[in-house]
Amino acid sequence: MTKRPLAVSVPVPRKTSKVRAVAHGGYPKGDETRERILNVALKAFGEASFLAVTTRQISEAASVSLPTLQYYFGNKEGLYLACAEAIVERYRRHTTAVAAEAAKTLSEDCDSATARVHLKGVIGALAGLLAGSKEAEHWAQFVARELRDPGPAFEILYSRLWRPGLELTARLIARIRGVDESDPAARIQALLLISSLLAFQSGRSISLRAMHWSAIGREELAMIVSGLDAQIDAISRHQT
Amino acid sequence: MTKRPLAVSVPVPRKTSKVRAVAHGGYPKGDETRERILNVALKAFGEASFLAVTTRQISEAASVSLPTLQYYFGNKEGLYLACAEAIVERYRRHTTAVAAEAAKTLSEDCDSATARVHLKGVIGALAGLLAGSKEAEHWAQFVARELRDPGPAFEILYSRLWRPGLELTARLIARIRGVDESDPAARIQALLLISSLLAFQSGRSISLRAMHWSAIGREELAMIVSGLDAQIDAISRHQT
DNA sequence: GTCTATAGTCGGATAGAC
DNA sequence: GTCTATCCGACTATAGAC
Repeated sequence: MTKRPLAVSVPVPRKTSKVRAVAHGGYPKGDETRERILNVALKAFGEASFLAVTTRQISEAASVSLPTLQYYFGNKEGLYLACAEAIVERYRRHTTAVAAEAAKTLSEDCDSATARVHLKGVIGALAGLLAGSKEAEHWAQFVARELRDPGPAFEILYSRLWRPGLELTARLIARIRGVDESDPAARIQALLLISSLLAFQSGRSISLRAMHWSAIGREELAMIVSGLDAQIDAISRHQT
Repeated sequence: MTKRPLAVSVPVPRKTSKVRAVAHGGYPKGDETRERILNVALKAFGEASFLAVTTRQISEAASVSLPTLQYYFGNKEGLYLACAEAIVERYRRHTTAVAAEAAKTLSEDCDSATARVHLKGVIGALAGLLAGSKEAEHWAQFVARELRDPGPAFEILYSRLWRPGLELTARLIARIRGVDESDPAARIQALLLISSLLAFQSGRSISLRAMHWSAIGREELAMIVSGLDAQIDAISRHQT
């Protein structure tokens, strides 16, 4: 904690003082404030774009003044980047288990059927995660928006979230189809598959409207996953 | 032409004068200017969001002054809406043929295989259109952005572009699977399919990067369509 | 129809006290 | 660490001349 030096080179917060004010529990006092601002920002930037969200909104919602925000994050962009980092971190925390298992299976040479099971597992886990919490929805929106209209956080999200995820998916698909990992068709399938999944995440509101759903509950999720599974099953049968 | 009364109720241009200045060819003089502004705006709003694009940029790129822009479109939002209308219109012009044919086939009761052929036709045509011209790319970006983060033009694009397209797709899929048109699973499949297609349109830049492509040419398009066809083939086999 | 000039607003960032 | 007060730039929109 309290490692405020962002991975940016521009306008970093001032105080580099090692000594921090300490509150009751023995943890640095400011960390609670910082955390609060960050969470508010994650929600705000999830719901609207970098431009649409104002620092005033965030500071108000976090019950701090504007300069406080600057104190912790340097400027608006710094805050935005911090959000991206946080999202990467939290995603990882939720997916490492399944991803690691899938990757391990890949390193041993498993057969097509096993790979398919793992792919379904990964996609299912992702769908569940994204459909699960309100926060995860914000993350998904943030990521989708940033990847579509590249902004300050593009590189972080692309290289540490999107590319690894796509890579893993592509490798699994290649294994399923029994082709080399570099096979372009496998990568295309991976893109199409992940893109499908995102229909109900980043494009949630429009999908809900189209389905006449009010929310994505257990039943709805099951139907979506079923559709995705069908796509995965199709992969093994499709030969260029 | 020259029907400037936008489908909006708010800040419509002033001059309601029936008499228009007439230039050499016998057409109203202002229409050329209006068209020029509109095309510049379509490009600009395709590349960046409503907020990110400034009226200054547009007026400058169109070689007119700011008030001219207001003269024709009332305000920034009016211009944005005019863009949305134009996009709907141009899309329609490019897709009516295939869509009408598919719809006609649907009204007669065709069999599953015929419906599948038509679905492939529709998706293929759409993919071709979107991959084809630079302009179509701008349209796709505009639409995708507006549907994801609903703004002033949401209703226009949703009701006149997205919903009809989804509806047609869902009906074709229902026919392929031999289920009722209201079947939710068919609608989900439709959403997943269209979402996949959009991976290479609204998400073009990121897809290109992932595929190590520099552009989507004939060869690349063929691979994408092949992948989409595989998904369509999967639909008929998938039974809930 | 198109322009120049300007009004009015808002948002990000800073100065400096406590 | 957190605040109040303020600056300054950028943007949309209007007034009014030609």
